[in-house]
This record gives sequence, C-alpha cells and structure tokens, in this order.
Amino acid sequence: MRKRNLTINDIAKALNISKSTVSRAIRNKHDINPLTKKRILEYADEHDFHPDIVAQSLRSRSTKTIGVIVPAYHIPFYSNAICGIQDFAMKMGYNVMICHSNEQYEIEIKNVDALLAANVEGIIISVARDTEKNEHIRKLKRLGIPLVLFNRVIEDFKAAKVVVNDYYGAKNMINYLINTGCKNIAHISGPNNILLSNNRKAGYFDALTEAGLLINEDIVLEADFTMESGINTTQKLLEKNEKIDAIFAVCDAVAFGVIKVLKQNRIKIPEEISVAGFTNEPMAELVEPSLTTVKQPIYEIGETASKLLFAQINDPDLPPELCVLDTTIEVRESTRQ
Amino acid sequence: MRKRNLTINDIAKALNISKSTVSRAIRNKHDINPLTKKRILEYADEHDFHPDIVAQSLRSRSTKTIGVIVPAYHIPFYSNAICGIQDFAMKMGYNVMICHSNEQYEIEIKNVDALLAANVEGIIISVARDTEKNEHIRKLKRLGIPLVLFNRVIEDFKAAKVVVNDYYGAKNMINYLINTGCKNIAHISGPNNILLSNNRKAGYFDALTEAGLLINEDIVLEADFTMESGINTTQKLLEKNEKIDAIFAVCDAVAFGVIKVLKQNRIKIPEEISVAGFTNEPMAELVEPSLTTVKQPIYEIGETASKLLFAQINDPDLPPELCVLDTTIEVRESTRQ
DNA sequence: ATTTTTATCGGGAACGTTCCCGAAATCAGT
DNA sequence: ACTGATTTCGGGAACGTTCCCGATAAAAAT
Repeated sequence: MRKRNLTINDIAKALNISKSTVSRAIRNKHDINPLTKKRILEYADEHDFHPDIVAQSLRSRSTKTIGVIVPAYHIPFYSNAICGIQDFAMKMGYNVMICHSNEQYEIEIKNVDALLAANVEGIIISVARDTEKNEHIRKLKRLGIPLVLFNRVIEDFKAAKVVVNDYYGAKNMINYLINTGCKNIAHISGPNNILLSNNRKAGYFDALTEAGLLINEDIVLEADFTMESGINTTQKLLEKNEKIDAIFAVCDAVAFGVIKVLKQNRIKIPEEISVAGFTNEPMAELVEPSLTTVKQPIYEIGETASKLLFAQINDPDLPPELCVLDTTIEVRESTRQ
Repeated sequence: MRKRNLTINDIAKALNISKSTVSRAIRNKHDINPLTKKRILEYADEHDFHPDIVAQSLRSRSTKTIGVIVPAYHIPFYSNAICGIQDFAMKMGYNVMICHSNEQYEIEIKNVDALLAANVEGIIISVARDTEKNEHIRKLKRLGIPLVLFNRVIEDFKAAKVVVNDYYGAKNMINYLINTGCKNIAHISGPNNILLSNNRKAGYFDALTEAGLLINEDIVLEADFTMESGINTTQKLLEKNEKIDAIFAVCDAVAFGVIKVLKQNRIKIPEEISVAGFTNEPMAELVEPSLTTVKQPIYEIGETASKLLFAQINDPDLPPELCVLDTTIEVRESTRQ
C-alpha cells in the first residue's frame, strides 16, 4: 500500500484554484499566468510534490518502461550489455525491466508474458539456448510491440537485430592463427540452432579453405556456451589423438574450459597448442595464460539495441534494421606470436 | 502509446452485463452466479483479456514493484545477488527495478529518486564506495519505505540488513594461513568508510593477536575494491621490502591484482607468498593459481535481502532485522598446504 | 400470504492525472 | 462604446480498475 502522497487536487484546494491549472503549471504549459504558475510551483516545491507516475501512465497510456530478456543475468557479456541498454534508456527517460530465462524456453515464454502484463513499450531480447520455436516472439510482432533481437538472433525472422560480424571475426582470428604458423586448427562450436555458432563456424571453414588448408571434420566438435561443456569437449578432442596445434572456441567461457584441460594434461599453451576465444570477457585477461580472443564491443551492442528500440518506439512503421558491429582481435598470451 | 487492449467494459458491453460483474468474475470473487462467471471467463479467455496492470496499480495504490540499487551491475557478486533478489520477488508476484550508482554518491541519490518516482514499494540497496553521507537513505526511512541494506551497509543506522560474518570470515582465513605456517601476513583492506572493510580488518588483527603474532602496521595498506587498486597497492607493499609470506586481500578483485603483480615479480605463489581473497567470485577458480578465498553465499544473500524486504512490506511495523550469513573457507592453490 | 433472508447484479464514486471545451475577463482595434 | 481577439482559468469527462452500497428477484421463514 503506497503512502498517500500530495496530489494536484491537494494543491488546488490549498491554493483555491482548479486542478487543471495546477496540472498546467506543473507541466509547464502555456495558458497560464506566470504569477499563478510561480505560486503553484513554489507550493509544490515546498511540499515536495511529485506527480503520480501511475496515474500519468494510465491517462497517457504510456508506461515509459521497456523490457529486456537475457538467457542469464550473471554472464558478464549480458550484464555489460544490459548496462548499455539501461544507460541509453535512462537518457530517454525510460525504466528498464529485466528478466532472465535461465537458458530455458518455457521461462522465456513466461518472461514475455510478464513483460506484456507490465505493459512495456518495447522489448529487447537475446534468446535462450533451448529456444527452437519462436511463436512467443512472433506474438510480440503481431501485437505490434517494438522489438530488438541481439547477440543470439533468429535467422528467418524480420525484426531489428544487433549482432557482431561473427563470420569475419572468426575468419580474422583463424587467419591470425594461420599466420602464426598453426596448420591444424580445431574448432569447438556452439549449438547449431543458434545463428552465431554457425556464422563463426563458417568463418572458420572459409578461412581454412582460402588458405589452402585441409578441413578435418574430426576436429570440429560442438559444445554449448559453458565452461563445463568446454572441458568435456576438449577431453573428447584430445582422446581422438589427432594432430592439433590450435583450438578456436566459440566463446571465451568454452575457451577457459579448453585452457583448463590442456593445462591438466601438461600441454603447453601456446607452444604446443594455441587457444583463442570469442567475446573478450573480463576474465580473458586474468586467466593463465591470458586469452587471445575476438573482442566484441559489448557495451555498444547493448547501447545500439536500445537505440534501435527507441527508434521503433518513436516511429512504429520503421523498417527493421540489421546492425552489425565490428570486432577486433585482442592478442594475448594464449596464442603463439 | 500502448495499443488499445480489451477492457472489462468491452466484455461488459459484449455480454450485456455490468463491468462490476465482469470484475468480480475475473478476480474470482463471490457474489456471482457460477454460470455468468463461466460465460465471462470463457469470453475473456477467448479474446485474450488481461487486466490493465496500470489501472490496477492506480486503484489499489500498489505497484507490485520493488527497487534495487547496487554500485555496479557487472560485478559478479552483484549480478548474482540480484538473481537471488529477483527470483524471490517474482515468487511474490513482484517486479524488480534495478539501478546502478556506478560507485558514485550523486548517482545513488538520483537512483533513489527514480525509484521513488516509480512508486516502488520497497528498496534493497548496497551503498556506493563514495557514499559517506546517507541523507538519501534516511529520507527513505522517513517516508516509511521498506528498506533493506546488504553487503555494504551503514553502521549506525537502524534498518534491516543482510551481511556475512565478515569478522569471523577474515579471522578464520587468517587462522588458516597461520596454520599453514605463515607468520608475516600482510593485509590489503578496503576503504575504511565501508563497514565490511573494518570488520574484515578487525578479524585480521584479532586473529594475529590471539595467535601471539606481532602486528606490523606497515604491511596493512588500504585499497578500494578494484583489481587496479590491488595492483597499485601490492606494488607499494613490495617496495617496502618487508618480510611477507602471505597477503590477505579484502576481496577477490583485489586479490587478482595481488596475484598479477606477484607473478610479474616472479614471486612464487604460494611457495613464497600465499594469497587469499574474500567473496569467491566465479573468476577465483580460473585464475592461476586458483584463489583460496572466503566463500560467501552470494545468491542467498540476495534471496535473504528479498525475504526481509517482503517481511517489511507485509508488516510495516516489523522491527529491523540484522541477518548475518555464514562464510566458509574455500581452499585452492594460492595458499600453501 | 407476508415478511425476512440470500444470491446476484448494476450504478456510481474513487484512484491521480490529462485534455477538451467553454466561460470570464482583459485587451486591442474600430 | 461596441466588436473581436487574447489570456487565463474551471468544469467535467476520460484512462481501466475496484469497491461500496443499494436494487431486484428468488428462496426461505414466519
């Protein structure tokens, strides 16, 4: 139960004027005598008046709130991207409501409903690992809710999207590895229902092909985006006894798993095997050896997603824009020079 | 501008009954004929009716929203604690509005005002590093807003609080270090305007005293909670050329800085110097050597804060409760056996 | 058959705001 | 002094819901 706050009616009564006039004064409208306005504002200031945002929302039919759904909150990539989203939203005078799906499709559906129930004016979403269907996303589109997908996007779906150039990022990294003398580069990919996994994998293949290197499908394994899966997959990879001089992981978390297993097996990084990741999480420079990785502009990704969303909110007929941000290669100790 | 949704008035008109009756049916109240109720619910279901949460908020004077303020979003401790807060709040049917102060007092004040403007029914806050004054917190109390402080709390202020046993956590860790043969244990503390810094420092001092070891104030330096400050402080510490066989850092981030500098100086961890931290961030097991640290139940801290807040929301006259959670020692490679 | 109870429903105010429209009152122009 | 424009303000409806209270009709009690 909210405490009873001062309302424009109270002010109106106290100053013996109408609430319409008070409203005009507060919202700095014309149609008002500068003197009465001053009188009202002084009174309001003195008594710490704040217009009730709920009543405003009801009347204006606008909640000034946007929603965000991410797979997991505590993954550094997402908490940093959320920063970018939120900072820009605040500049626009909007609040942000954040949900996490915990990588589960069912929860993601519930999140969507929760945000709809809260009457958000737009939604930014990065889909869960499990999300194969996307009826809940199409529903948003049907309802005409402004929508932006980022990072993990849905391929055959028309909507505003923010991604990085996964293909070229991966390709550049493989080229770099090749330039440092690696010839047998393994790849631990992400789930192939996620677009970015396939794009990065394609970059890997094409870089090898263009360099005239043989492709060995035996050293391309699939993991998800966790360190645990990186550990398991690396163990499987080593058991194959293939000749390997580098491992390119779909993301940093997986690369951390790779490093862990290689060190356990006393394999020297990068002398025997170079390791490269993708994202540049804060941890990347702390692990030993520090991780060479494809650096994503994480904060900007969130910020851009926010910008695209507000562009839609302000002009609902805007055609969906695909925004591809550039990556750079951050060379550290885990790859040979 | 929200899209025009179906309202109870629409249903009333369509079924030729009054909106009061529709409202009763939706909210599953008595005073209604089971048959009409069925008719209404079927119609509502068929047309995908959802009561307008904003109108409900206005009428009930309850927003079903709580606010959270943390120093920085992307610090793993906070993103995990927020998970605990949010999960419990959702169980209670509440939304969560999250702000970050970016460790700045002025922004924290703005955050408080933003949450008040949003009519949150309670606030959970971990104060910024810079926060020396606390007028904005007292204001919340004056306004009668349910309030819970966590992690970084204000000492001389009556309010519900959730902390860990910083004193004993530190003391236990120092005892452990002593047991492994360390005699000259340095401490890099946190800012002394933050209570937990002082408690951990006190645990450090008392453990040394009780073990009959000499206290050397020269090897007790102050940092803030960042890795950078850990780096700088460790360098200063080494320049003193004091005899040191262990460093206990106020938090993991600082400990990571310590490790970095020691490695740069080719000082062997833990053979020459043991290193211990506090918190058990995810990174702690990834650094090399992995970090021995005082493990906090991070998710539970958030969950508990949430529970205390809802206890207050449900009973505003509840006396403020201090909740102290236990820590354990997580032994890894950075300390000798 | 009359009164009392019970079940079911509708009318209307209220939450705090914005906005449309019209009423005064002041002012300028003839 | 009379018209017309302009400034300033108030009344009241509306946003979508909940809730109090009274009305009606059916059921039960006398």
